[in-house]
Amino acid sequence: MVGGAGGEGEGDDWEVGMEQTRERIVRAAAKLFLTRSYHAVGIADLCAAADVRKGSFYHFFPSKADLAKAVIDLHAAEFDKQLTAAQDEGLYAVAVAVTQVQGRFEERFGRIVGCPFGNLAAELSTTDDELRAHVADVFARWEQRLLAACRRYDVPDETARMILAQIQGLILLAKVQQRPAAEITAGLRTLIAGVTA
Amino acid sequence: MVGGAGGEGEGDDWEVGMEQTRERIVRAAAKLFLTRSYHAVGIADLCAAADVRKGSFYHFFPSKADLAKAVIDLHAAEFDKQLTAAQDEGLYAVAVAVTQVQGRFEERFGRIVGCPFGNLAAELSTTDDELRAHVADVFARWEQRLLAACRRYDVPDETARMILAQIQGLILLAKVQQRPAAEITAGLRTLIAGVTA
DNA sequence: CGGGTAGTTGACCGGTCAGTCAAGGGGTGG
DNA sequence: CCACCCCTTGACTGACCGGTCAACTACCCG
Repeated sequence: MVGGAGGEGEGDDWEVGMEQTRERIVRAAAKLFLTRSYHAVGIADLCAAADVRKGSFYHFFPSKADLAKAVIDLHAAEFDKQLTAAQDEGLYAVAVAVTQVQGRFEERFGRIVGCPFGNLAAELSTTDDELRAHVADVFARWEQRLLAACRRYDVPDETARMILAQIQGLILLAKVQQRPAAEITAGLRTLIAGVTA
Repeated sequence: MVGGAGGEGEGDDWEVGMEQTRERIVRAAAKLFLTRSYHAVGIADLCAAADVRKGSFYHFFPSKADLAKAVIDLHAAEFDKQLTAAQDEGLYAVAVAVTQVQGRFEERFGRIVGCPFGNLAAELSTTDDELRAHVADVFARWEQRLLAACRRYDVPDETARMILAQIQGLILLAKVQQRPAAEITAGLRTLIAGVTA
């Protein structure tokens, strides 16, 4: 078993520390993919940031694309946690979760760096079908949860997709136009309010 | 017929023909950036697709990034034309224009390839600030037109941004989940209908 | 103790990347 | 006729790309 069994108080700080190599790589990649982009980060950069040698990297990941999948899974797990934590906020739970995640990114990086899924989707879904499918899966599960919430609160099914699209669109606009995360929250709340009215 | 206006016989079919070299390069780039991505297309690919030698390319464009700007301008001009052509559709004009453009992409490429602006924005706005600003400008002008329409039809100002975000989000989702362009149209119309109700 | 295995290392690979350059063609104006 | 300039050409550069490999270490297990 890797890592000291039950020890390791799940590093909440999201910063590179003394964790196991594989995790250090994934976290460094998560950071670099966000602040730059998939293609703009080389394996060498990754290794330097994670303080790992190249051969070691390829011990854990058969390819750069597989690392991307691991990064997606990391973000998906984090987002899922946030969404569950905000469950009792009703339809606004998703707004709270997005605010939480994007707010933290803004704090860490000083600007909006985009949605971890949307970024990779936009850049890679035309060139790497496996990766595309992987992201599509995350979105599908996300939409499912939203759909369940819609039904619980007596809102049309199509609203789920509408909210998901709004989230992606707002984050993208905030990124390219360099707006604060608060604007994403506001815009999203406006939409949800309008739809539940 | 996309090309339309203009004195000289420009290739109406959006395919590479006998146009001037510079235009051939930009059109080839527009196509390749859409079907792959910015980083996934090399100058060599570009030149092959446009039947131009590398030295010639650098006669017209100081760098790859400058080519990207030209590509953005090409798409912006085309979209502007579509938007103007659909002016009398009221708030739905933007839905018509997006449908027109995305429908043509779907026809040409057999799938949703994303928004020309959104794609480049997502991939490059963290690494190339000039390019980021260029795309931001396109979005800003686009939002302005939407805002004017909102006021004309007595709809809250914030709706402009909401629609723009919805467009970007719907296109991104359609791309990653491989849905037909018709779904983008439908989703967009749903939002507009809800907002004008 | 001996052997297997998980992890690590740095040198190395061919290919591709964006970008450069000196040379030359071809039309136009003097 | 020549000179000028826009455009074209293809060979070239050095850096960097993702990925490979054989050798080595450290630790667990029998």
